[in-house]
Amino acid sequence: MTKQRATILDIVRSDKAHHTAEEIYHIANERLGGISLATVYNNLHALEEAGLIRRITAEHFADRYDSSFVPHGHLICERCERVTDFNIDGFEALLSDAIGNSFSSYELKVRHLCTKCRENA
Amino acid sequence: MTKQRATILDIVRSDKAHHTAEEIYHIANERLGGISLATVYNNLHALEEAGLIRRITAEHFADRYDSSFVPHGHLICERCERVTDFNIDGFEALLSDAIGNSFSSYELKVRHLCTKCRENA
DNA sequence: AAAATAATTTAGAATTATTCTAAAAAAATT
DNA sequence: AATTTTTTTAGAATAATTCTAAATTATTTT
Repeated sequence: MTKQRATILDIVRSDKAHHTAEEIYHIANERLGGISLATVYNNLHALEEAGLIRRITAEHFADRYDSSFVPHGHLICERCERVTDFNIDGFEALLSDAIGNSFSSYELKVRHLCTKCRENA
Repeated sequence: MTKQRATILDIVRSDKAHHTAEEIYHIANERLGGISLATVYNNLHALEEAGLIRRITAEHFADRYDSSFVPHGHLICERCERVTDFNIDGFEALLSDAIGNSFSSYELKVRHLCTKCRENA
């Protein structure tokens, strides 16, 4: 675990904003006083492979990263693209009813207008 | 509505397999005896904008297209990447309970092993 | 702790998927 | 049928990501 890798993991862990690779690069670059973009990608992959972070992918939306493995959904603001986590009790039971127990994981994204954007609308 | 556009729409509509842009290009190319890849992208966008098709995006997965606007989830096979539709009764009610009624759309993808891949496992 | 081995980082080139450009062709309108 | 608008096309351009191979850093062995 190099300082680059530790920094990247920390950035993903410490921020609920779910950054893009590019944003993580900028933050890491500042914190470390220099890092290669390739290193950021390397480590995002390494950390993903190691099961320490997860990727968030959605339609027309740059991939972001999340460090929580507690099952949850993502709310995506249609205006500012801010991502927030949400809990959906009973979802897995519902899913089992629909397709049985043979699934291994799920991705759930919901589009909305976040509070900030609703106020400024 | 040109024959290129009609062909692309037909490919997306007539096939449950949810093709990628590249696959659609190959199929359209055969059917029409020549088409430009740029035209395929142009039309996938135009059709998406027009609300005639939807895009399916997931982690580590090339975008695919779907012509159904009946709300439903997508099952993605972890081995062969085959995509199948599924219904999940009561999901929207559950979602409303969790986050209220302010959402506009959702994407739901579930990873599993499809029947074929389970047999060949 | 020094030497040897393995893993990581880096800059920049390469790749992939997609978008842009500007001219040609086709379709729609007058 | 002529004019205007839209679409198609090939190829160039772009953006995001991955690859490469040398340099650096970390880890293991001695």
